[in-house]
Amino acid sequence: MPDGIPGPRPTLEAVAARAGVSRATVSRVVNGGAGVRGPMADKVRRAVEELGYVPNHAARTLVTRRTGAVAVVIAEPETRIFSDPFFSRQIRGISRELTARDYQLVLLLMDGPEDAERIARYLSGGHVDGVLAFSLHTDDPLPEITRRAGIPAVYGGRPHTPARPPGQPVLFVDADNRGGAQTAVRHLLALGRTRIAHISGPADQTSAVDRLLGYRDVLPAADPDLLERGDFTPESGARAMARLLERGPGPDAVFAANDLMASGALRVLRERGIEVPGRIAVVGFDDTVPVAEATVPPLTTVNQDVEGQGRTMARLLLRALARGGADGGAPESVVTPTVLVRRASA
Amino acid sequence: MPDGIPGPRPTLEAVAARAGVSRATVSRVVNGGAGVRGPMADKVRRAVEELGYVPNHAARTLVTRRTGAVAVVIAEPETRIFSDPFFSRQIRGISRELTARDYQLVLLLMDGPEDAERIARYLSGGHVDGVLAFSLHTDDPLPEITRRAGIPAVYGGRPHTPARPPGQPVLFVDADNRGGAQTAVRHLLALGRTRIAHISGPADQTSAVDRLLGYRDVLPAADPDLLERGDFTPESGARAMARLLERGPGPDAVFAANDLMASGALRVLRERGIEVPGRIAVVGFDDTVPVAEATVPPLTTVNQDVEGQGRTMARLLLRALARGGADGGAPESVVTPTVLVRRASA
DNA sequence: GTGAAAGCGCTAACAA
DNA sequence: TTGTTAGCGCTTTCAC
Repeated sequence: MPDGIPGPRPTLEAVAARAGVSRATVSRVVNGGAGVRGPMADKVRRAVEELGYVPNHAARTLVTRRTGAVAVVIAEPETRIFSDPFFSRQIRGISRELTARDYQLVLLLMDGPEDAERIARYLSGGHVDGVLAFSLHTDDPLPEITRRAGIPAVYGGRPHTPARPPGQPVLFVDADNRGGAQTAVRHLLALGRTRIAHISGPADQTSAVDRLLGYRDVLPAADPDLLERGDFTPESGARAMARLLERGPGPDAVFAANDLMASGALRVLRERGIEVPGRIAVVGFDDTVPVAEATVPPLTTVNQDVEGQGRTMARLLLRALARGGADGGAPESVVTPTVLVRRASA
Repeated sequence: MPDGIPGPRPTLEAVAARAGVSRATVSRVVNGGAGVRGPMADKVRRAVEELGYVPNHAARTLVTRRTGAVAVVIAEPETRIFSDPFFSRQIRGISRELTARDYQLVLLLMDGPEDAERIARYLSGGHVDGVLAFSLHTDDPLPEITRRAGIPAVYGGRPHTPARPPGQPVLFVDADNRGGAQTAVRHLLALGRTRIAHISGPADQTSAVDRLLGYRDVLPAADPDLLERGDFTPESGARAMARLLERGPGPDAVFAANDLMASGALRVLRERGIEVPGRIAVVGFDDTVPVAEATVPPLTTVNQDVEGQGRTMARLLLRALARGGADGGAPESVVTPTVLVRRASA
């Protein structure tokens, strides 16, 4: 590797000349070497090595019509992505899996609904082979976009499905939100709590809905006064907690639909000198470690394997992409298990 | 837009046929329309619209040798990226800027030094026009990689420069870590504190080094017993705080090099019943909102405009890329201001 | 101002 | 098994 100016990169042609074979043979070797005799393949590989040959991706894509890239679309109206390590971890999982299969990750942040058109244009542009997407809201245009563009997609979190498209089902990977919520509430019950409140998340996110359902599964007859709605931010959690305290016989336990809201609730409890978990026990959801460990007392919460979910999403998508060869059955959506992490707040 | 099967996408050829002009003319119109008469350009634009034509990126890249993509490389040995909203926000800034200029963001997570080779191969492969990178450690191979690949790069955070390459200087965007640290310590001084400790970060990160320098600028004669080193994790902050307390006359204030370590320190202080800020005042760095607001008491800390830094990085890189046209002067590194955010811990 | 033609680097029939 | 050949869809001289 002469360290000087990068210079024009060698082409297949150059490698072929150096190895004394045809371009086609070099191409075969570079792409796995199927059907090329050993010694000849070795000659080619040596030439590749000596010249420092790297295939031109654009040229390859032009003829194969596959880009070797996957788009990760994150749609979020401001708040969450700012403060939530959630995405970082999920993306790490995705990245690991894509890298292992030599796919590239193109990150697309969708700033608002008006941004959807740009995303649609990009996805329709054939720049990527597939799409991984997060945080769908009820009216999210993305499923429709990918369907029209005929590009395979896997969603992080169960999408709303007002009308299931007739073709193939929507693929997703989701935590067992409902089961996790049940676990959380049962834990509180086992602690002897009798007035267990719930601070739920935005009604347009299925994760929030499912957690609420889990709460109701265990406590179908809960006092409606014990239910408050937040928006997944600490502030909303604090406000919800304040409202809960102002009403008649307050709760002796709170299950918040995420850790951020739980942290807000804990702050209010502290400010009012209410002992946790003595008088009121608190459980969160997500196990956002830096938050759950920073609260006072440290937060008992429901853990989900976020990185694993990311990996699973990528795996599902790649399998769907590979199904030109139609090997194996159609990929199916996955629901990943949750587990209660006991700290000190409940 | 006939909603049916996506079908083969229209090409320049198809648009040309429809508009009754040559491919060359369509190409000109699509690329800005310079040198094409109005009416003819309109005809072309109509045909583009009607056919839903989107240029094939691979074909374009093949001939122009520009990809319209920028790689964002994040190298982190595990811990930080998991728990730090820092990256999310910086990436958001980058994404905003790139999107505005129609560049794509390719995310590359570098898992370890052994991963460097893969990254090097990718960057040398001409898949991207430029590189944005973070979190360089002393022995980071990336600057060398980009230099050899002859690909423009901008770093987030001042890189170590053991030997400045002779060619163009290394471009970076960094917060004023030293100045911010000075501000933090002076604030503590103004509060009447006399034994101000510092919990510093890893010696191989320039941000940690600079913050330590800022501390020393203001307190050149500080008791060496007041200095502890952590690794930017909450646990290390807790351990450092414990050690500080065990030694002779403890501190009456602590400046931690980041919020995570500050939160660890606060936890220890709480456990030992030491009043904050009454007996010991605490200041962090970064203004990682979910952490700084979740601690008890809420953390006074030094804020840096992370998203702005991201935007600036992208802007710098794009300017460097545009300098084929050599318009304007060479881009220069940028140091962004910091500001103290007072909460309750100091 | 517009069109014709060459070619970017690669893969995939098809022949040999 | 290997080589020859024909494009993939686009930009860009170069004539007109």
